[in-house]
Amino acid sequence: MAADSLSRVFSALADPTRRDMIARLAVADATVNELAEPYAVTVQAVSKHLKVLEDAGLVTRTRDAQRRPVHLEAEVFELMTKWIERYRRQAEERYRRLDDVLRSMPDDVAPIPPPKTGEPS
Amino acid sequence: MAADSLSRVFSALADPTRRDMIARLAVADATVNELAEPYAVTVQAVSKHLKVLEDAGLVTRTRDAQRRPVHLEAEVFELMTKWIERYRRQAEERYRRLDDVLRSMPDDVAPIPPPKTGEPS
DNA sequence: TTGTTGTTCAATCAATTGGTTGAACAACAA
DNA sequence: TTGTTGTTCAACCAATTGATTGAACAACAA
Repeated sequence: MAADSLSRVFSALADPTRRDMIARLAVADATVNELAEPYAVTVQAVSKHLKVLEDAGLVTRTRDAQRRPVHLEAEVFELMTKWIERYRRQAEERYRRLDDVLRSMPDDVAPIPPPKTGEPS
Repeated sequence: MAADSLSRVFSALADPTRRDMIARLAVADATVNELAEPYAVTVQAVSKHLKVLEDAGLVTRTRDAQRRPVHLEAEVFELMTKWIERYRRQAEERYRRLDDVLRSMPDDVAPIPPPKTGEPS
C-alpha cells in the first residue's frame, strides 16, 4: 500500500464509488449496509472501500450495538488542500509574471515593489 | 483507465514521484531527462509518469527542437479544490451544528436568520 | 440455547499499475 | 550521408486493486 498519508488520501479519492460515499457521508453518518444499498456491488466490496477510506483517515467507525456507523472526518481534507493550493499558487504566480518569456527583461522582475509616495513607515 | 477526469487527477497525484515532479515543475518547466535525473528509475519510467500527468490534464508538452519541455497547468487544480472544499465545508458545518446530537433541540436549527433592523430591501 | 442481522475475514480471479529492457523515431550536428 | 541526443513505443513481469463467493464473527431477539 501507499507509504505516505498524502498518497493514501489521493488514492482513496481516485475511485468514483468512494467519492460518492464521501458525498453521502457529508450529509449524514451511515452504516455499511446503508451505503451499499444503491450500488450494484456486494456489501463486502463496499466494506473494502470503507477500509481504504478509513486507512486514509477520511472516515472513522464507531460502534452502535451490532451496527458500525461510518463518520466523515473533515480534518484530512486540509492536508490535501494545503498541498494543492501551494503548487496552484506557485504555478499561477509563474504564469502571471510570464517568467519564462520575460526573464530577459530585468525591470519586470523587480522583487521590491516601488514604495507608494506618502506611505507610512 | 479511470473514466472521469476527477478520478484521473486524484489517481495521478496518488504517487509520490509524480507529486515531486509537480513540485519541481511549479518552479520551472523541465524536459523528461531533467526530470528523470534525481530519481533512481529509467527515463522511460519517468516518461510513463508524465503520460499519466498529461492524461489528467496536469501538464502539457510543447516542442523545442528535439526537446519536449513539460509545463505545469494550474487550472486543473481548481477542479480538485472545488470538490474537496464542498464536502469539507459540509462536514465541518455538520460538526459545528452538532446535528447528530442536538437534533432534538428545534431552537438550535433555525433555518431563517432573524432580519437585522433597518436592512434595505 | 437457537436464530437473525450486520459486518468482516480469507481465498481467488481478472485487470491495472509501475517498473524493466530493447527497439524505434525525431531533430539536430558533422 | 552517418552519428548523437532526447524521447517514445512495445513486450514483458511482479505487485496491487476491485470484485467475487463462502465462511466466520458480533450483537441482539426468541
